[in-house]
Amino acid sequence: MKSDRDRSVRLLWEPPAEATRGPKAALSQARVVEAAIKVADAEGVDALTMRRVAETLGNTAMSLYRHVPGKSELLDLMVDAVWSETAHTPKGPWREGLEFFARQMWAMYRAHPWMLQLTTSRRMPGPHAMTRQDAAYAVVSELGLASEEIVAVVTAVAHFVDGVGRTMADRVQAERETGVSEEDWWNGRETLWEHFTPDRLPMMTHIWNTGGFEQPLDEFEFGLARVLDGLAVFIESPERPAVRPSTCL
Amino acid sequence: MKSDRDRSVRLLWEPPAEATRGPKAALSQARVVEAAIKVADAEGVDALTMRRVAETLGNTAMSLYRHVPGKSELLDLMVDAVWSETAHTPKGPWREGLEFFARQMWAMYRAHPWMLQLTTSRRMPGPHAMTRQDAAYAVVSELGLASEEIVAVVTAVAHFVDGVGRTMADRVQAERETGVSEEDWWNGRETLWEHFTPDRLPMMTHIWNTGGFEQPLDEFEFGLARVLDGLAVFIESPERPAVRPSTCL
DNA sequence: ACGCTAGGTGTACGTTGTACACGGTTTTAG
DNA sequence: CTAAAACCGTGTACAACGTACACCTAGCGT
Repeated sequence: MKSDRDRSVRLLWEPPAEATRGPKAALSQARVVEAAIKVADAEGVDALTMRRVAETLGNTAMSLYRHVPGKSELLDLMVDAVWSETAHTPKGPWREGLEFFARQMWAMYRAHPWMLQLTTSRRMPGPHAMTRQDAAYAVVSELGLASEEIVAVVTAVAHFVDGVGRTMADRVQAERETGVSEEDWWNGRETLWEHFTPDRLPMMTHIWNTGGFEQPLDEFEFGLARVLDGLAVFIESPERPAVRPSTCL
Repeated sequence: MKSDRDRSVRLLWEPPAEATRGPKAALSQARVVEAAIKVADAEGVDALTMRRVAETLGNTAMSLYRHVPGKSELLDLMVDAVWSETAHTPKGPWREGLEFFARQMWAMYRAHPWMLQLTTSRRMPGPHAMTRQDAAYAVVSELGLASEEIVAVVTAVAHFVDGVGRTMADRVQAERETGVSEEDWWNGRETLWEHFTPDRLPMMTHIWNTGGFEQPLDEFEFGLARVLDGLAVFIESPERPAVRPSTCL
């Protein structure tokens, strides 16, 4: 599971040279990545083992290593391959542009919930992910914001979508693993509900009794509207409130 | 790794009975949980193996199973133990109350970054987590919001903090695993920067050149202020905008 | 025709959670 | 006071994981 990161950079940013000698390859890097994505979509990231990917291709685990240096690099390639599926964020008024950026990200997380578990801080960014990020900055580039403010605005939206996405991804994964829907599962936790008494948890029982948990508002839609409203307050205010630079990295 | 969830409920919500017979126990559930939290704090959740926890206690892996049914339940107990460390959210004006809620959550994530990897959708909630949640709802309970709106407001804040927290936790984990600071690591990726040319990534190179990446704004402070501003727009508007109920849960 | 190169296989190792059988220790029942 | 019952901790063992290594085979360049 160690990884030579410079090798990952080459893998992602430079087109792979193709062999001239040797037997015709049944596999290829693209086919391995494609198969891995299919496995992750269908069975989750926990089921994404080298043996399982090889099996879907009709080969053995070790055959993959001819096309991909290791699992870590395979994950890098999967992430960038998924980013390449999404179109770039169009220019336009900032609010529509950011909303498109958020919805696109959300759609991607819904299609590939495992992405949230793979996009960790030091995963090597590939060209498609970076192009998309660049387009997002461009959307808010003409508002007269300082450079750090441009970054902060886009980051704020991304963090919100990440947060909602993570919750959604956990639910999807749990439903697949257990075969029980979220609602059914919680309904079956009777031994838990016994402890939900009004004296211990007054608000929760009140919300429960008034149906607040039965028809929840759409978490993504509600939150996105609020975040964009908040950014509008910031962007459109004549003198922008100061935010101190990061002290905690 | 299977788990009988009713057993988890009992474990979390009912005080453990103590043995009357047998040799005096060197270990106890509380000691095991405490040791596990220490390991996770110091070495991350990946290093949290039964063998490692037992080692810090001077015992063997299997000894833990006398006090905890399995690893999954140990994680349940760790999560609720950490929630028990944080005070309850005080009542007060909604904005101050929610800000406190967010800051408290943020402080907890900074102290125990592994919590973000453990608080998945079906982890059994313990009494401390629920009490805290209840207090958060109470903060926005007197604004005349509908039940679903109360839930949505608190959830929106939580999602944002989750998103920032996840990024932060990934960074902390990577720094510990590699022993290299975030900044040093990215500075060392010269083979990556070679691909950052103005024709491919115009905005990113521009932001880079104008120093936008060097002194980033505090992601948590900036985003929290925007989210609360956005919620203020919602809460204080005379006729609140409609949000359609969730279709995707 | 020969050899180099690349594709794919089989075996093996260390690490994980934990099932199972065992031996030692303390309290309680007869 | 003795024997049984209950409990604590250990040692061994297994399946699944990523992947190092040695190996065989197919096809192009000379």
